[in-house]
Amino acid sequence: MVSSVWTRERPRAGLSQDRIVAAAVELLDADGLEALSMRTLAARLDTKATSLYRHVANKDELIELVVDEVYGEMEVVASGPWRSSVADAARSLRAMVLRHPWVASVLGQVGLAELGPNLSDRSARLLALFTDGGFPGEEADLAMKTVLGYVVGMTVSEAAYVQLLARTGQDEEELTAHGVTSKALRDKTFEYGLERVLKGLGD
Amino acid sequence: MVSSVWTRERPRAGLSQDRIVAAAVELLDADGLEALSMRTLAARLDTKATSLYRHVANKDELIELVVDEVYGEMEVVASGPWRSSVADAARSLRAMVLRHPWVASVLGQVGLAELGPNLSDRSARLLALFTDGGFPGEEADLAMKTVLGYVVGMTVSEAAYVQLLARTGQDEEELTAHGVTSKALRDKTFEYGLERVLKGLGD
DNA sequence: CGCGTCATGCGAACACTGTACGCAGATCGC
DNA sequence: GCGATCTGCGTACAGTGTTCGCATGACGCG
Repeated sequence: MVSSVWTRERPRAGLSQDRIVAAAVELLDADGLEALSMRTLAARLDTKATSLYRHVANKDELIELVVDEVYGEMEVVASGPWRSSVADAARSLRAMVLRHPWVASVLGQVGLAELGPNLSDRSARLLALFTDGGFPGEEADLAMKTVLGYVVGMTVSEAAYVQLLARTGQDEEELTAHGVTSKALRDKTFEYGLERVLKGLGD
Repeated sequence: MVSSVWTRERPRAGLSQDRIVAAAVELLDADGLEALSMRTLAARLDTKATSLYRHVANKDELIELVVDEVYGEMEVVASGPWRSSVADAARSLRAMVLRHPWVASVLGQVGLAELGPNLSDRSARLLALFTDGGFPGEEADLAMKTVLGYVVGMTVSEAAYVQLLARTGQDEEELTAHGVTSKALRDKTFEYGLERVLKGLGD
């Protein structure tokens, strides 16, 4: 059969790891972690589940890829004094997790243990912020881990809460009225802690 | 049939939520999160899976119960200045998570959102440490969340790493030789960050 | 003591999961 | 043009959480 532009219809164009990972992120953002099955993911790419295994070893590897993919959204740039650069990076990481709350659910499983290219790149750049800021060799690493720890911990709790919102279908206003933390308060809480942590790291 | 001590054999003695939760913790500690299925858990209690549903609504509810159960191992006591009491509580929380690394895998799902009795008790006591330490009303809450955030984040990463160790079957020495962090270094890292965070919270 | 009510255990079944295997067809290098 | 390699997929299997209905035992009350 002649392979015209029309026979190879639009959204197929051949499976690839990139396309699979991108579709997985979409699905996770839309429906959460438990909605991600190899079959539903395949359907979205209109294929069958077993085809995915040509490009991805198994579901666990897929999840690692997906996590590293969203780590790519974390921005860490040197601009001005180390404190403000680090604070911006911290805010960017938090924003990423809140955009993709399912990340919180898998962080404990993948953790920062196996590092994909995006994560290791961001770690290196963050580390550089500290060394450039005057932290002596080994201490830069400790300082970096301290703020990463703070941001991850704080944000995991937030994301779990956001997912709870989504699951129960309530919107935030409603729960806020019942005394649960609001977005504005969570922002303030995060900023408070961040400021203190950074202050503690300064000599 | 006469119900002698021998006919109702030892480890049965009737199912109960407590017994189920205790067995689940054992199983999780021994074989990790993915080894926990309703059927394997039932087998350990020698029963069948469906019997568990008389005492537990869901697997999800079971997990909430199990998480709150281990939160009970966290010790928070007031002794001396707030800094050292808070530091001890932080160390206790970390030790608990490292004893039960699977907690890290589910923290993102349950989070600190739905709080069981143990968790809410520990939170209250921790908060009291700050208010007694002189933190004005609202700030005590912010400070508490800051150190909780730090401990959770740092520890989740550690636990993920510990689970990686267990999964790959390697012992720590071997990996350490390849440049991965050792237990001693992780202890030091945690203490460094904890100290800085507490310092940042002091005025 | 006896009878009814209720709690508990469980067998069977359902919809769904991740994944191994082997076959077909397309694609690409020579 | 031909052979090898790559890609998609149908089928199948073991395992999952959970529901439903039945049976059997314990317990309260007359």
